[in-house]
Amino acid sequence: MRMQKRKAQLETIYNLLFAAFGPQHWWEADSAFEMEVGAILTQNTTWAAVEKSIANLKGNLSPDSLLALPQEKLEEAIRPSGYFHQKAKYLKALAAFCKENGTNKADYEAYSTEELRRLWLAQKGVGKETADSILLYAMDRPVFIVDAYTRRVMSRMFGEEAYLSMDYDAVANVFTEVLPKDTAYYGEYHGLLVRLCKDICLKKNPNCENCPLTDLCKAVDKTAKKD
DNA sequence: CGCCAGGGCCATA
DNA sequence: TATGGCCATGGC
Repeated sequence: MRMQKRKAQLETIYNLLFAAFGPQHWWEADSAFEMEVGAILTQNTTWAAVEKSIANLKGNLSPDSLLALPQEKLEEAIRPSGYFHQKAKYLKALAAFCKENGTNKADYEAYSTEELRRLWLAQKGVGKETADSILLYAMDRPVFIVDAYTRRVMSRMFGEEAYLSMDYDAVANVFTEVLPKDTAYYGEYHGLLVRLCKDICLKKNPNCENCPLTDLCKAVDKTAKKD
């Protein structure tokens, strides 16, 4: 069956990446709120820049502290991660939202994953990737994060440029339809895909020649031919 | 100097 | 629903 084949392919990719890179300890933060703040700050920005902003915010990483912080001070703190006017507003909104509804996963146990995703998506500055990052890493929900790296690797692995422009949820479904809904597995998978791109597949061109991913792609192809 | 990074909002058609 | 302009700093 086609689903079985895809499942085998995706598991092969995971296994090879894990064997090559090991656990990625992706997104370790001191608190859920810090993680949520980071999810906003990292939009279209490098993580190194986000770390500077987070460091500047240390001591104010709670909803109350952030709300009490003057807008100018907040903007100055997050300046390194770009779009600081927008993101400062988003962070204020985030702080207000968390003050009202809670910060930790325990505060949201009454919601189904679908309900919780809609709730976060309704917040200003929270799109699908940001929402899923929060759901997966802060709320412990089994959603699959689709970012530029995910699309790039999928395009490279399966030779379909469609992954670069495909609807977000459609890409996520490629994974979640066949893989067990396992939060830790999804989190590790995402971390491995990013690691792969950062370490090796730095070129945006999904058809790059002499790509070190060639061996990995062959292994996936071999798995595909088994049935 | 130009490109781009762990996106999302909003206006427009 | 699908593009396009816009946001902004920092690393290379």
